[in-house]
Amino acid sequence: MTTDTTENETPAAVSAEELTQLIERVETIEEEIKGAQDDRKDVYAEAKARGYDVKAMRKIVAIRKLTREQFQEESAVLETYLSAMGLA
Amino acid sequence: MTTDTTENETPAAVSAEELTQLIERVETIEEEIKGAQDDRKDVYAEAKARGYDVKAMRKIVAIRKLTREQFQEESAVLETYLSAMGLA
Amino acid sequence: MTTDTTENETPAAVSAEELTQLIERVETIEEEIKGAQDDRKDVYAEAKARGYDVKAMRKIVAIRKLTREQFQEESAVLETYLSAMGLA
Amino acid sequence: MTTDTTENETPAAVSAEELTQLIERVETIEEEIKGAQDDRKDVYAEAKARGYDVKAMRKIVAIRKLTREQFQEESAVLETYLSAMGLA
DNA sequence: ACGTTTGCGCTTTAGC
DNA sequence: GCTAAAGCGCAAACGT
Repeated sequence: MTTDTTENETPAAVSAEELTQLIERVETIEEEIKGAQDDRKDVYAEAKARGYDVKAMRKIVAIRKLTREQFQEESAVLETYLSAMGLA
Repeated sequence: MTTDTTENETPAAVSAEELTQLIERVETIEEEIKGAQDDRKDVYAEAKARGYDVKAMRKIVAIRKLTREQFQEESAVLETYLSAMGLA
Repeated sequence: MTTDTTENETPAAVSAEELTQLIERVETIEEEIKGAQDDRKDVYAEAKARGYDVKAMRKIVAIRKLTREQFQEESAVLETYLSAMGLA
Repeated sequence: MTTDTTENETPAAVSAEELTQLIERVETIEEEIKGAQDDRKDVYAEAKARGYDVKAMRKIVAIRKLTREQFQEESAVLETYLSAMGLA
């Protein structure tokens, strides 16, 4: 009986082909990450060229992120309450 | 004329609208990054579920990354040499 | 009893003397670091004075460093494999 | 009779042997740096084991460093004055 | 002197 | 829960 979180497990049937596929998927994703990071860099560079204070902008982004997380915190509490009341 | 890398500069004319646009672009990009990081996590979870050794996989990814970086550096040093020889 | 990783813990018995000793040890080490960084700078300056291309040199150092890191990773992945095979 | 800090320049007489020497000197220095960084890490680990707040310690080190730099600033100004007065 | 590039430390997150 | 690593921002260093 598998109380497995993900899928089913087929331990030692290690296929070199399948492994390669998985690794390449990871690498593709990491390229995406790198690309997006560069995009962000470009946006900041553009902002700077337009005369904005990049350092201040970074702070704004950080603050808004914290704010969003706070709301999430709140809704998590809400969910807990709803769940405790059998209304989840 | 200032050697400007990007575009033209309009320092203190800070438009709240424009600033908001820029910030939101950054935030959208950061969502992409977060999403891609989650995707990577999922791939590793899937690999684990199929019986692969995740720790080893991570190391393989790291090795291949180092290899790529090394090629990058080698190309760069070659360029440097060519440039130094006036063959740029 | 707290699951302590290192040694024994004596939290709030902060001795100003002991603290000072520790801080000074850190500072001494940081002086060493600074000194070594300056030495490196001097070597590059000397190389430049002798007509070598410093930029290229830096890249060569970087490449060799990546190579060493790659060996490290390769050894690590090998260990992982051996360990997985019960041959650790 | 050269009171030259760096020596004299012999541009294109690039010797592979000499270049290797220089690069190895850099690498030796970088090992020293790495070693010292590890030492510092150890001191902080030791401090933590004795119940000190590492984060706070780092701040203290940073503050003391800034203070020292300020004094250096001052003595630099002093030197400038002395120099201006022909007393250097 | 300036802008760009590289290194350093902090913080946060992921893995064990 | 603690340790280790990645991502991020800051600051110094370098070349232009």
